[in-house]
Amino acid sequence: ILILGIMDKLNTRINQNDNYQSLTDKLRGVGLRATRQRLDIGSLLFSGKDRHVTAESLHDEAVASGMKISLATIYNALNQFTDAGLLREVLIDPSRTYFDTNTSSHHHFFNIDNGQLTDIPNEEINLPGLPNLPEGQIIDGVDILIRIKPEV
Amino acid sequence: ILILGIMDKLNTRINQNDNYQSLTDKLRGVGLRATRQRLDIGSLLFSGKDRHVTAESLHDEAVASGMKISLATIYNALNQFTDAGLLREVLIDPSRTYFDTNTSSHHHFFNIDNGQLTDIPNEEINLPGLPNLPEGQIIDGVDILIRIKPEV
DNA sequence: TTATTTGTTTAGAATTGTTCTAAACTGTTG
DNA sequence: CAACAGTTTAGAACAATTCTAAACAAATAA
Repeated sequence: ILILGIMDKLNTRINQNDNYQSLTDKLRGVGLRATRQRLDIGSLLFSGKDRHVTAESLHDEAVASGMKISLATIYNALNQFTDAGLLREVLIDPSRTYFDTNTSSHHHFFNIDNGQLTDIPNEEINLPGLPNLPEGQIIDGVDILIRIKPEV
Repeated sequence: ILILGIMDKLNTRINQNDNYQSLTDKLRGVGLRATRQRLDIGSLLFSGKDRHVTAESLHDEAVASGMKISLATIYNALNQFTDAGLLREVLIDPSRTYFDTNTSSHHHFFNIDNGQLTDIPNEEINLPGLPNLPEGQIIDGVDILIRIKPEV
């Protein structure tokens, strides 16, 4: 059992180093140190599929996966990742901040019934004829949120 | 001077009753009692032009106009007015809740430089070809926010 | 009108999401 | 491996909002 435990640890270590190499590059690429906590958080966020998280939800998930990370660190990381362009903030609900791993131009469905947020691929929506902008102003970004609910 | 003061008060009283009659109807119409506080708040919100306020900004304004109203009452009133369909909540910034006196279908410019929020008349924007909705879901509403900033 | 009921306001406490502080710790660089 | 600079953390602090329960005021009944 002791040996199994050690092998397990070793194995995890190796796998993590493995998985974390590209994450390390990603973090260094935006000028952030590749700390264990950031790598752990990154492994949850950037593992393929796009995700929408809040600080709280991500912290719960991290704790559930046995990672040792404080909530403050989650907040720090989410904000730093966002500043670095690795995440995007999404406006859904004035009481919580949502982060989206999909940083490309796209929009959202928000299910007001169960709080679920899903992406709308950019091709599926288009808004021709943008309105006249106020004098001397330019567009910084456009956010479209379509609130949906179950039919009857 | 005493007489002027009294006339002034009387005048104000008369004007207020005057102005407040339609507000009284409006409140009763949605099942709310026409209390002094609600009438005062209503007079700030529904006096012609469309407005965007936060609880804090409205409270400051009320206090500045010499109205005696607690912040809790402002919160209560804004929420009740919103539930009653007299106001709309606008998503701008996860840290504050904005209310809009324009409850008709329309969208917003948000100046990220100075925080100013302006309406986009509904005719000026259109989004043809709405995306396919998830199975069994229908649209509850659409929010479009165009973030703008000063040109260079 | 006055009395009664029911809804409203309020100060202050409580709650929630988020940021700050400063001490301990850890990547990175020389 | 030493030294520095950046990072993490617990817990305090903060800001926006809601709650509590006691005082109060509008509506209604008598």
